[in-house]
Amino acid sequence: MYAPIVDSTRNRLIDAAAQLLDEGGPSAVTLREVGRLAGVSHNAPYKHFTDKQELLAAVAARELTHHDTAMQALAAEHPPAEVLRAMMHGYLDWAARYPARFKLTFGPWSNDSPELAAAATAARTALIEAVANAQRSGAIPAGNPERTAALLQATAHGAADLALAGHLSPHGKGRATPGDLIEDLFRYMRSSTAPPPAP
Amino acid sequence: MYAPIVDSTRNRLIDAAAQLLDEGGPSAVTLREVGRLAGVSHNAPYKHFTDKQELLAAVAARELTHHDTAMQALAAEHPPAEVLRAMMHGYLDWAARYPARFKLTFGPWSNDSPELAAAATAARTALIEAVANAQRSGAIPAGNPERTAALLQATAHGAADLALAGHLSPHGKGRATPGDLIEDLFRYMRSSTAPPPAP
DNA sequence: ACCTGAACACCGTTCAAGT
DNA sequence: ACCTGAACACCGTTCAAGT
Repeated sequence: MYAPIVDSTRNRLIDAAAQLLDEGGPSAVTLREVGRLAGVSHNAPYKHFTDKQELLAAVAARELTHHDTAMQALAAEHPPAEVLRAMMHGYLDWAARYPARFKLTFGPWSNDSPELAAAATAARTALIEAVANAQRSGAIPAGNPERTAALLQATAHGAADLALAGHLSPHGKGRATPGDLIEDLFRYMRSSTAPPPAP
Repeated sequence: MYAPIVDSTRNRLIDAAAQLLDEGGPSAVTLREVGRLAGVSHNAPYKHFTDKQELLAAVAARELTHHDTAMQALAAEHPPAEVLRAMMHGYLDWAARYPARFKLTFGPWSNDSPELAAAATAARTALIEAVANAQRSGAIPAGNPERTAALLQATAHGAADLALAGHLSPHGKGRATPGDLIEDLFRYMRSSTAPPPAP
């Protein structure tokens, strides 16, 4: 009845890498320490991943899948017209709480790892669905949902990344949090009278 | 009549680091190779930077300053109502042409390097000025220029970063380039009837 | 003040060997 | 099939020494 725990060493290695990433940032993730933390030798990882990059890509894929699952769960917790906004703020929370994982997810591995590419596609599809639902509920105007989803994600992603880098003016009267920027975008979209991007 | 070339070894080290970054990505930037390329020993860098991070922060600061200068030059090349758009597309071009430098600029060094923080503030100030000018010219509606500048940069930044990571659906009918997303945002802003963010 | 060469601890990766 | 320990080339950083 339970799915068999296949290749649990592989999962322990991914766990260890994620833990080191959280605790000490990217430079703390060494294959030797990953092995130590997982209770295997310093090069046992090579039996499960061809190299360090592939392990990091697996961490990124798992992280993105988890995030995607969490975002989809929001659909059951919020009224239809609010789900999309909740997802956007969930994106910002993810970045703020796990900056190293967030950065890793959008690192240079994307093209090389089919696992991560699949997770990215799944997350994108879920966001597009949420956009389409928001359009049907009237929360945002109609328009090509894929393109609107891309605009929303780009703004959330950029606001989160700039905030992490400290490039989002952090004080003074112009102070804007990532959440403020997302709300501004929603406000512009809701009140727009222009023809939306063609499907 | 010429400004004296102060500390030219330091500048050669920064040049070498930037060149290695362009050619081979972050992992190609080693202090030993930087020294070799600059014609000094493998640890001469330590006489100019306390450690590798500080050298990278100097590269980032120089890069951001160059980008800022290029953006400000656009003010003379475009009609006032077009300067802001040109700057946004300039931001996207920068990221697409020099991905490694772009990523480095928004890395984890920001808080530690006063030089980089100053460059970031200068770039932000220039963008805010461009936004205020665009508002005066009627290209975009009035509103708190700092907050509008942050929204624009967040969208450009996020679109550029997602594109580099391959997370911006790259084919199909929903295909949207970073430039498309910026144009969509401008369209929403121009046609907005909502009260803009309060000053 | 700036640079050098040797040295140290560490890392990714490979390899021969074990079960 | 999975894991181990030794080994190799490389890296960041430190240090004693030179000009």
